Amino acid sequence: MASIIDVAKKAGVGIATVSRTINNSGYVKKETREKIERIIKEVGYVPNEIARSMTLQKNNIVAFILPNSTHLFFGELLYYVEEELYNQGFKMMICNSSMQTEKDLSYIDLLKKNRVDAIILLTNNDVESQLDKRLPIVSFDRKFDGVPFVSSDNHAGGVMAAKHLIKKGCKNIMFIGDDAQGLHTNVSTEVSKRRIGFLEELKRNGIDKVINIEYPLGNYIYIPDYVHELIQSHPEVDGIFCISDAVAAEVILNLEKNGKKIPEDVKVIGFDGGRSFINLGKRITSIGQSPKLIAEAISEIIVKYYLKEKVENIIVPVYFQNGDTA
Amino acid sequence: MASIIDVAKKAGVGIATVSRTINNSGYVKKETREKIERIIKEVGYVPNEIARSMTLQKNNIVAFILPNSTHLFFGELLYYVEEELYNQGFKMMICNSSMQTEKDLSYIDLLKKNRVDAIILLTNNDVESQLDKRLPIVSFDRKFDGVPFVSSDNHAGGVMAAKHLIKKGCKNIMFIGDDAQGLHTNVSTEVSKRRIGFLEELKRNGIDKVINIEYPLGNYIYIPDYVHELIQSHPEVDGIFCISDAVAAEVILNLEKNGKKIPEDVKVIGFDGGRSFINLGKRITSIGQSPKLIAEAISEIIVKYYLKEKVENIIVPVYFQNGDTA
DNA sequence: TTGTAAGCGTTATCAC
DNA sequence: GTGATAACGCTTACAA
Repeated sequence: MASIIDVAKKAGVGIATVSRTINNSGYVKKETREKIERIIKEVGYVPNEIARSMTLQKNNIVAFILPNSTHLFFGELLYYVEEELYNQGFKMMICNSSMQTEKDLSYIDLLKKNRVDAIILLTNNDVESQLDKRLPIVSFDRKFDGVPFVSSDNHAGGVMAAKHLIKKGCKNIMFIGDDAQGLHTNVSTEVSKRRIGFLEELKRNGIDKVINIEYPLGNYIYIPDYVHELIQSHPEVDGIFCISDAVAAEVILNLEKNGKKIPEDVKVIGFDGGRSFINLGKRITSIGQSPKLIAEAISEIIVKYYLKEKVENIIVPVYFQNGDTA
Repeated sequence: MASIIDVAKKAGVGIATVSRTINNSGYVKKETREKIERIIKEVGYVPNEIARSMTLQKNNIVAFILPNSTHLFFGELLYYVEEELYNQGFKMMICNSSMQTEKDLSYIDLLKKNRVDAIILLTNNDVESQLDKRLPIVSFDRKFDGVPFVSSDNHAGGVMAAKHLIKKGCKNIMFIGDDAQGLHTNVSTEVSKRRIGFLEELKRNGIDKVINIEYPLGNYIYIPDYVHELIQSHPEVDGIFCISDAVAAEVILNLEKNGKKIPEDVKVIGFDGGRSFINLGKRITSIGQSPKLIAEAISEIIVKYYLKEKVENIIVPVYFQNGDTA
């Protein structure tokens, strides 16, 4: 493939002049420029970005480590982040960690070798101790010491959910979440603030007794059997806040199978919102996160890293999304 | 950041020896190796992959250009392709073209500059004329002259759908697809074979008159109003094959709104299959594509490119997925 | 076994 | 305005 040297030779100029022409930097006489541009077309020259990265010591690549692009919300997030970064002149590498700690770590290692300009980290694994804090990392929904993070306003979301259930007259309330990490790690994600905000708001309204079901994060989708049994053992419950729409969907199916009418008998609120277009049934009432706003926030931090400016955490607002289940 | 030279100096050896140690190539005396490895740890040296790409003229990056990772099937495909490529030692760059021809092209251009080792192209845009056929491209669900492609066995899928509707006793059959490209381009995707296989099998069974509704590809999700009207103007229809589950979902909602019972009055089959976990209603009966098999096929072609072996098209089998709508 | 040096394709600094 | 040339960090003949 033609290089800058070939172009220079053919045009009878030095490589520096060609470089200036390509990059629109420094002075180049008009005729020289035109000649060079003609030759570039002629030989089909395409600048080598790798060589450029080499000299400039940056490659304009950002990597996104996430558990699974199959998860609908993550897929959306991925889309918006890529779009935003593209507009800022970055390319994006995607790294599916499949929720395995070793894969998280081996990716971080790989990305170090590749000298990516920034890493977006979305993980529930216990990687804190092995994280090189000098790396330009931005974390989503998770706080690491010394690493800036972006997250939705989970606390406010929990409050919203509580307010809605109270307004609807619910008396026996339950929380269900798959963010308990106690079994094999001691990480605590920002996501747990959904529960905290929820419980606080209930308490403010005199509701102290809430049935709190938490279980360890699995694949983000399916609920372990014993949790289903726990739900059934509380027929008095008339309002449930679930930590995600995926969990809410499972819970609703369980309740309906056991003869409950949703939302008449039990109101159920989820978290995530947005659309899921292959949906023939009820729309889940939910606290919505905005993947677009989140993407903008992440991108903002990355640009600041790039410009060597000071970076700060960003909390993105959530919204109440009306549906058919509460 | 420490470079190979720093390590060499500190270890009192030449850089070639360090390089040999890192890459496990050539002879290095055991003690020398051990010393070098110690120093590497000491100074926190991480090989620079960019420099390596420079020398080796390959960077082990594969790019995936696709319309939208938000689309559930694409999100799944993305996941499996990434996983497969990771196992083969490749990193993956993701490029959302948002269905814009210019973005497709500007990405291809970008990837040329970045000297990626292969490009996976998933597009419905008319880019044929501007495609550099010397590039290592593998196309999904789309035939370009001189470019190897992977696709599901769409024709067999169409046949399966026809067989099922016939078995269920349908007499007045309709096809609905959003793959008509006539309006602004003249591309024809592999996807149109779903319709062809479907119609052929019906004809073999004496069913000649099929109501064929095709409309231009939009965002893969929503159906234009006039198509909804067309559907309503055929109340005699009792069996419908839709080109995707997304389309099927819209069609089913339309029919139910107009008082039809699914599947009692009308049987509806979609295409894509797999799971969509936030689904509280009926499961769509569908012809399933296997994102995992597709990913393996794509990866197989890429590895062949890499080894400079001859590449060939690969057709992946589909399967019938029972659901509640047919 | 090991070290020297060429080469990969750029950009940027300095003379001219 | 322009052209040598050093530098970026690595791999790999080739020599020793």
